[in-house]
This record gives sequence, C-alpha cells and structure tokens, in this order.
Amino acid sequence: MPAKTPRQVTSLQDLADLAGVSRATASRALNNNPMISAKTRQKLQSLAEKHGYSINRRARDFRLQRSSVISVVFMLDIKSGQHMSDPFFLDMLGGIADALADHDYDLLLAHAPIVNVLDLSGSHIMQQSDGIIFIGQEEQHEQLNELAEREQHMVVWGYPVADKKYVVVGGDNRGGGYKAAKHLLELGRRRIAFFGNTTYPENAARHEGYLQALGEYGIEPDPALKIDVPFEMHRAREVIIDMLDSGVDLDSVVCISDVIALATLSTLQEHGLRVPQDIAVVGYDDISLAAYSSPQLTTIRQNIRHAGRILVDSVLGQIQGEDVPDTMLTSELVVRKSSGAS
Amino acid sequence: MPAKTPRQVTSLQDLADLAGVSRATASRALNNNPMISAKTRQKLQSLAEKHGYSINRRARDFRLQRSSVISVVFMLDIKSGQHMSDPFFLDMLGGIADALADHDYDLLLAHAPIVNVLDLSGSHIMQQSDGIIFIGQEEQHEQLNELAEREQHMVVWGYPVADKKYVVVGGDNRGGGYKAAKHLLELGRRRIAFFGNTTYPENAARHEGYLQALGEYGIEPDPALKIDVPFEMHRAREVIIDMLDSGVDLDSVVCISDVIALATLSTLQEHGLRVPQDIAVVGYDDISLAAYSSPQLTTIRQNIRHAGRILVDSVLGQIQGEDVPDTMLTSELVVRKSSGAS
DNA sequence: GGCGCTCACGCAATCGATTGCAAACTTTTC
DNA sequence: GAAAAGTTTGCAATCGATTGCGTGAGCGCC
Repeated sequence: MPAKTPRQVTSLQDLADLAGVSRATASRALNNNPMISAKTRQKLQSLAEKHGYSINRRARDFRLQRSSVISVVFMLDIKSGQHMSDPFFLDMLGGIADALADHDYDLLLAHAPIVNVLDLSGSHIMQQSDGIIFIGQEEQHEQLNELAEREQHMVVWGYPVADKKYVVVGGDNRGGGYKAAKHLLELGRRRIAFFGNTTYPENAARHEGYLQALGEYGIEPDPALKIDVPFEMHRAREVIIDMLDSGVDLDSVVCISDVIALATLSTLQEHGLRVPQDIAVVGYDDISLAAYSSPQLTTIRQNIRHAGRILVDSVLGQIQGEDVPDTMLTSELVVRKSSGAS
Repeated sequence: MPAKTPRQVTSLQDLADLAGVSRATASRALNNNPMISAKTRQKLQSLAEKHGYSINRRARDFRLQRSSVISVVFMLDIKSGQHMSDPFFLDMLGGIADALADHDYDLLLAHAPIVNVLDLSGSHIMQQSDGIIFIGQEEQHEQLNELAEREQHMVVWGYPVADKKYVVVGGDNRGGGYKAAKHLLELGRRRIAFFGNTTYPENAARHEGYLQALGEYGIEPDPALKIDVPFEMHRAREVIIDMLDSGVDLDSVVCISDVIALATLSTLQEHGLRVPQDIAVVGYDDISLAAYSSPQLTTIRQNIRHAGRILVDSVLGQIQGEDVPDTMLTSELVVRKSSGAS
C-alpha cells in the first residue's frame, strides 16, 4: 500500500508537522492548555485521533520526573512460611490493580521476599515508582519508619504500631478476633483454642480481641490453648496433631487465617473428630474457598478488594500532597456450618 | 550537616564532574566499554560505589528506546466466572515475577479483564513494555494472531491451536486428562464423569485425554457424564446438585480444576455421598490447598512456578531475536485419598 | 626528528515530551 | 492611524543517559 495511507504518526513532532504548528503548540493543544485557541486545539486533537497518535508516556514521565508507577511489595517473611499463594494476596492485588488502572497508574510487582526494606533504597523499585504499597509490615517496623522519614510516598497494609511515621491501612483485627471468640462463646463453647502465630502486631491484635471476649465471659485464658501454628500447611498439620496427641481439652478453635482453618478442619476430621459437633472452627479472611469446604467455614470477612482501593487512594493522596489518615476497615462475622450455629 | 558530607551524586554528570572526566567517559566506564582504560574504569566504578550512585534506569531506557518491562495480561473471561483469586494464578505470577527479577526486568500487571486484546494496541500496556505474557488465550485466538503479526514480542500460556502465529507455553493437557481418567479406571471405576467447561482448547484437550483413556478400556463415553460446570463456585455447586438430583449414575469424577474439585467434594458430602467410597474425585492443578482438603485431593500437578520461568525465558528470548519454540510442560498424577487408592 | 598508528577520551546529537519567555499577531482604545 | 493591551504561537532549554565520530596524546620505527 503506497501513497494513500497516512504515514505513521509516532511523535509529537510528526503531529505538529502535520498540523503545521510547532511541537510546543501541539503539546499544549493536547493537554487542553488554555493558552491555545479553541480552533487550534480542535484541529490537533482530531488529527491525533485520526492518525491514532497516542502520547509516549515514558518520554512525558521522564520529562516530568515521575513514573506513573506504583510498586507493590509483598513483605513475606520466609520463616513464617506464609507464601504468596494464599488467595488473600491475590484478592488484594486485584483490588489494587483495578484501582490503579482507574487512575492511569501502572503496577510494578516486587515479589522476591524482602529481607530488609532499606535494601530497596538504591534499587529501581524505589527509583522507578512514585509510591510504594507494602503488604504486611512483618518485623520491619523500624526500617519502614526510616523509609518514611526519607519522604517516600508509601502506605503499609498492617497494624498501626505505636510510634509509626508511615500511613497504615489495616483491618479491624482486634474487633475481628473479638467477634470470632464471642460467636463461639455465645454458642456455649468455653474451651476455645487460638491457632496462629502472634509475633506480628496484626495477629497479636486478633489475639487481644479474643482475650477480651473471653474476659467478658469471665474466662481465664489457658496457655495450653494458645498454639503457635505456622502458616506453612504441612507444618501446621504437625503442630495440630501434636496438640491433639497431648490430650489438651478443647471444644472450639479460632484460627488466624482461613488457610490455617482449612488445614485444621481436615486434620481434625482425620483424627476422627467431628466439626462442629466435637470442635467448632472459625477462620479469618473469608477467602473464596471458605464457602466451599466441608463443613463450610465460619469466618471473619475482611473486604480485601476494597482494602486494595483504599491503599491506592492513600498513596495517590500522598503524592498529591494531601495529609492522609490511617484507615481501619471493619471486619464482619460470616456464620457458616463449621461453628455449629443452627 | 554542612561541609564534610559528599554532595548527592544523582546524575551521571555529577559523577563525571567528580572524576574530572566527561559524561561520555563515565557512561562507558560504568558499562565496561573496552574503549575506556582500566584505570579510568576502576576510578569511576569505585567512585560510583562510594557515592551510592545508581543509574537512572528510566533515562537509560528512554534513550535506548526500551522499557525493561514485561506486561502480564490475565485473560479472564468474565462469563466463564473464573477469577483471579484462583490460587493457580498467583503461583504462576510468583514464578514470573521471580524470573523477571533475575533478568532485571520489571513486571507490569494488567488485570482488568480484556474484552478484545486488540484494544491493547494503542494502550500504554503495549507501548510501555518490551513484551507481553498472556495468561490464557480464551477465545481470542484470532486477535492474538493479529498481534503476533505486528511483531509484538509475546508468549501465551495456553494451548497450541492449529494455525497460531504466536509462541505458546502450556501444560500437557491431553496427557493430564488421560492420567486422571486412567488412574480411576485402574482403580476399577467405570462410570467416570467429567466436570468442566471445554470450550477453551486447553480444557478440550484434557477432555480428549480423558476420552482416550476411556477408549483404551473399551468404554463408550456417556454424554450424561459430561457436565459443563462453571468456574464460579456457587454456580458450580448448583450444577452439581442438579446433576445429582437427576439421578445420573456415576462412581467417580475428573474435574478440570482443583477449585472445582473442592467444590465438588463438599457438595457431594453434603448430599450424603462419601468420597472416595461412593464417588472418587480427581482434580487438576495441585493448588496448595489440595493437600489439605478432606479427604485430601488426588490431582494432576502442573509445575506452575516453573511454567512462569519458561514463559519469561520465552519472551526474553524473542526480544533477543532468538527463534523460540513452543513448550509443553509435563503433568504428573499426585495420588491422595479422594480417589480411593489404597 | 618526522611520520603514522593506536589508544583513550571529549563533543555534540539524540530519544519525545514540557514549559518559561520572547515574539508575532490581533484587537481595542483614544 | 498609532499605541496599548490581549491573544496565540514558536524558540530553545531541559530531564539523564548513550554513542558515532573527531581529536590529541603517546609511542614505535626508520
């Protein structure tokens, strides 16, 4: 196809030539700069449309010293064994991705486990993005504080630790733990175990909520009922089996996550225990599989996708120079069969 | 802190000034260009180290007309109801992210469901990335072909359709379906249902494998045993219930995914059917939860993380101008209790 | 000492946009 | 009709790197 086809218009210069104006005018016309007359603007815009010109974002971002990219860093502690396949993360990532797309930002995914977030300083993750969303604060509170002091635009999904200098978005962990335990108490259970590692503040808060509910019923917490179940499933299984073998007396369990709850479910059943008749189980997160286990899992729902949007609003707000507050998302109890409610 | 502290070295120019050479020399020194003397190179490199200078990737990429970014596009058909929370995707994403990081590429995530991949043409996803990894080809084979003809560097996770012009990496779906069915046949099952939608070629291949196994045992496939179970769990449940109520005679099920298999498991059990005694179940994918359902799920394992690496090698290979072949990853049977093997 | 060769480095253009300021053009005002 | 005011456009620098080409220094050789 020789003559007819309009030649490729790839740069602003091409477009300007086509319209017989300068690059500067073309730029302003496309950006609706009021300095440009309506006629010229119209002309440029329709010409751009016609020739399928779209701006080179990288050139623009380079000139404007920004990137239109937000990084998402999954802070996965290797020893905790919690890994990315936890559906929880994907739901949240989906929420973040959608929200960023709405604002015309791109999402850069940093997946490799971060030993020390300060190692990110020189890395391109830092250099290339206008802001960072950390999923989980793990044990790096201090380092996150230091990053925040360097005026990094950042937000952390986690727990509002005392002297933090960064913005936090998180679930209502205390309330969630409370609701889970209270639910079991109302069903008449009294020997309620707590399954999960509480070294991270988020989880510790859930445990506090659990303790509070027990307290309201005048129950003294039994240390034998607090089990440090690792996130990694096959180890979780071992720990649960050990506990059962040790002959601890319990009639129900509050789990720190649905994944652990599901592992608990199957381990108990293999041990000949009926759920919920012998032991009631409550999870946390309401991952999509929770509704389809057998028995279906009673759990605490966090609106994870929504959390993703909040996280995005928060970083973008900071980039706009706003003063962004922390956010705590309420959690709600979703009653299904595993807790034995009628 | 006034005097002492070395002033910030942010640009190549700063570094060059510090060393008393030109920008050009500095650039070449850092890139180990042989044109530069060893002495100068050493000097520049140690100076860069000392002052914590790291190159501005965006400036470099801009100059070099590349992006060091690979986009990952999840082709999720909305009507199929399969959504991103399927742990399968996260595993694969993790593999891709790790592999890209190893090659110093960044991962741009395009999440919003793509109605027509050609819509991507003008978008920045296309413009901003050096290559694209499509997860799933859905029904967009033609469009993918068209993209490929425009010399997009791209690779598709899916099935090698007949006249494709793009590179495909995929699992051995036919073999997987075959192994699943064969396993059940060897256990003496004869009324083997197939649960899943076979409109996508990947799934159709699994079904073919299933049929092949049946054929080897001289079994005529019964159309009543092929159930189009949607990916969406609550609809899956309905479909399964309908089937059970219709009184179809079956003694086992091959499912197109673990998620569907898990839904099947709990639906059957709620219906008072025992797994595996009454009905044996085999899944597909070996997601991490498969090992912790009750009963534990027999399934076909695809090494998803490894698949991620292969996908990356494939796009990067194309960028290097290599002639990249399709890859088919073998699947293996993982026997657990849900199939009733001793 | 002069010629030519090699080696190491600098000059300046370039990638594609944005924007302060100057210049040109148009309109208003007396 | 000319100056002032207002409007529209262009010039050129800039962001931070890479790279083709030109040039000067150093050296060997006769």
